[in-house]
Amino acid sequence: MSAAEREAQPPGAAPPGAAQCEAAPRPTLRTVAHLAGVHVSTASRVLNGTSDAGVRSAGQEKAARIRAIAAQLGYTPDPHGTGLRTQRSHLIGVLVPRLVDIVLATIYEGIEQASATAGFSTFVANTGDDPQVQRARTSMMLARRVDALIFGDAYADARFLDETDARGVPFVLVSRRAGDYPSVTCDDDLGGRLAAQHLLEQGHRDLAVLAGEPYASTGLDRTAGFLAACAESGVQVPECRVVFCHFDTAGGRTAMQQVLDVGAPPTAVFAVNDFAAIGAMGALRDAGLVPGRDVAVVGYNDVPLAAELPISLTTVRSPMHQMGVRAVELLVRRLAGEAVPPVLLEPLLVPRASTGCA
Amino acid sequence: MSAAEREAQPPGAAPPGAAQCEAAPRPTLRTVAHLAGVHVSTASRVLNGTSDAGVRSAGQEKAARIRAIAAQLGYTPDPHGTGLRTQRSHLIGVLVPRLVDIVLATIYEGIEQASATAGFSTFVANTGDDPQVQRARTSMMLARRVDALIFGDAYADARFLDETDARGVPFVLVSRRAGDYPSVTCDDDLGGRLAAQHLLEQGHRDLAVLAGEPYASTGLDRTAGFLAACAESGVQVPECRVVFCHFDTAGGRTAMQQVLDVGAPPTAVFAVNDFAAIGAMGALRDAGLVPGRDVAVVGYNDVPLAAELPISLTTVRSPMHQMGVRAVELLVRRLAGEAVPPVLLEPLLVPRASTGCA
DNA sequence: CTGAAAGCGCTTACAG
DNA sequence: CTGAAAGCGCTTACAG
Repeated sequence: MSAAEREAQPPGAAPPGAAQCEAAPRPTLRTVAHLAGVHVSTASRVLNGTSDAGVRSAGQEKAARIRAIAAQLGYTPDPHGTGLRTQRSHLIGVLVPRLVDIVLATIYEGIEQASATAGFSTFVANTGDDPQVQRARTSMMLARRVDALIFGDAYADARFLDETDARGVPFVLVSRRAGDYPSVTCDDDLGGRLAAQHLLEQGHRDLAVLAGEPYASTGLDRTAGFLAACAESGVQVPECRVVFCHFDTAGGRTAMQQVLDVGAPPTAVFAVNDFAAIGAMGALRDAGLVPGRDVAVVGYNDVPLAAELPISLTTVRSPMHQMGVRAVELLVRRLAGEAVPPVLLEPLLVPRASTGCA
Repeated sequence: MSAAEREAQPPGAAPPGAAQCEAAPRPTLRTVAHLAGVHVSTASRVLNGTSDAGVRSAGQEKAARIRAIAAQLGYTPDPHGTGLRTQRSHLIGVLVPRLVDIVLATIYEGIEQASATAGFSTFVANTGDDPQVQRARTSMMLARRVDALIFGDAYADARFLDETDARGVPFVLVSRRAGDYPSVTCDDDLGGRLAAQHLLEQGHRDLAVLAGEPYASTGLDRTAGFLAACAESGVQVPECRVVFCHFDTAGGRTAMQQVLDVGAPPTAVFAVNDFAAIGAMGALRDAGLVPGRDVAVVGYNDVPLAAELPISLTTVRSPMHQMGVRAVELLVRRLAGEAVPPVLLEPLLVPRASTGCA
């Protein structure tokens, strides 16, 4: 640094990289009250009161002064203080199988957005569908004193939910349903039926299902709807052609491989998840079969890239973002003491090249 | 319900659906101390003291009794109380462009895991790379009294980071670098070079780059590395063949379309992001071009589905999960007052069918 | 080693 | 409408 440059440096400037100046301590309510010349309790009432006219919590000008000072100082109430006093955290815990699953990530975006609107912050944790981790993360959330939970990773067997309910923790389910607990899901049975109808209409009789995880209502319901629609049309799907799989590309690949291993390939496959469908396409490709020409493939969810694949994917669209939004709505009502009904959202079949509808 | 069934119902049982019994109030430190027959401060010292032998904070048996009772009651300290007293929340705020981007979701998994190990919980928020939202979410995090922040959405122009730094908020960057702030990134310049070398080795001279967002160091560095390696081999990429794009399939599709619109198609395309590469493949497909045969395509990151696409995608693998883990390590050291160096992790080229390496 | 006290920041009956 | 006080659950000097 030259002498001239040093000259230019304001005296007392911190070395580069260090915080510029000792950051001013965050203002507290006491600071605001003091500056406004009122008691801290008055400041609290003003700042918390509805700014609607209605009942005023302080004199006009006094209230205005308090609000102005708070705004100018950038005062935000310390949630530790508030939480300690009110025993509420305005925190919602969200458990999902995996956020790397774009389906859950999209649902979570809906949750995040709706929560912010409702005045809540959200905590999210991946559980990998592992019951041990589900327990551990739930305990962690509770230790953080969340006001409520949203489970995106419910097991169809609702044992853990029963326990959690018994502990008096309010929660709702999203994406998957279980027991009689409040939930927001896609009408997966219907979705499965739509997939079946589409394939049946195209003359397919030789079908396979990549059914997803045996503990997830999504996969179970989609598979059940699919098989029911087939049966109603007099088409039987052999048991060895209905195989459980993980909800990702690797899972779909393995399951498809398994189907191909047991005999002649089916003419059509329904994968209960888009990524499993993509994995299935990979397995078909490796077996020398062209998806959409040799074997029709239907996925589920209509994730954004489904339309962009080299062979675009026919799939059943589910309102992922909306599910998240509605789940928060449901939770807010439940927290208000309301009894809430399960919500079922509508699926929509989107035909594309993988079933010959280029 | 029959009379017999009603009989079977234990008296005072709650109606089904309601919480089974008034949940016992959470035990506090006072409860534990009372039950152990010690003062609350003693209980605090025992429960917080390192369980290592070293310095004992209480008599052997007394300490054991306190711990036993705490465990039996399932006592967990109320973070509001602790936070109020210690002025630390053990909370880390994480800002990402979008969690639906599997790259960021994977990085976040690393962050979540490493944070838990380090005794922190994490708060994530999507900012959509919108400066307004970045500000708002950062303020929200600070209002929640996070101890520190991790930015996964840094702008190369570090203005907002400068402001945040000036406020004395500790943070590190992940995925993208900016200014001289501590960061954990992939060596993106090198990654771009690897992509170029691969294409050049295959004899390609007619190249295009889908360069990502102009404000993200990832896209900028990958593009710079790619172009530098080309120039060193005497290959010039015309300006109209280097086009910015969003980091998703739609972005890649649009950008590819733009390249195709200006003249004869290039023989090879480097997309700085796998999803953009997939979108590019969609655009090529629609233009009657077969990726990997007519036009080589290279992506970046090696997301799991890259290998499973009907035409598997050649791509530069980046250590996404590891980036998250290392970012937390860096942050912890920074919180301990250490001066931390930027971390650069190694990329790896993975050749596949989209560049004719089936 | 242990207890008693103070206080972190906030809200909410309780008086006036 | 406003102030004074109590207390949410915790940790940490301070004595002893």
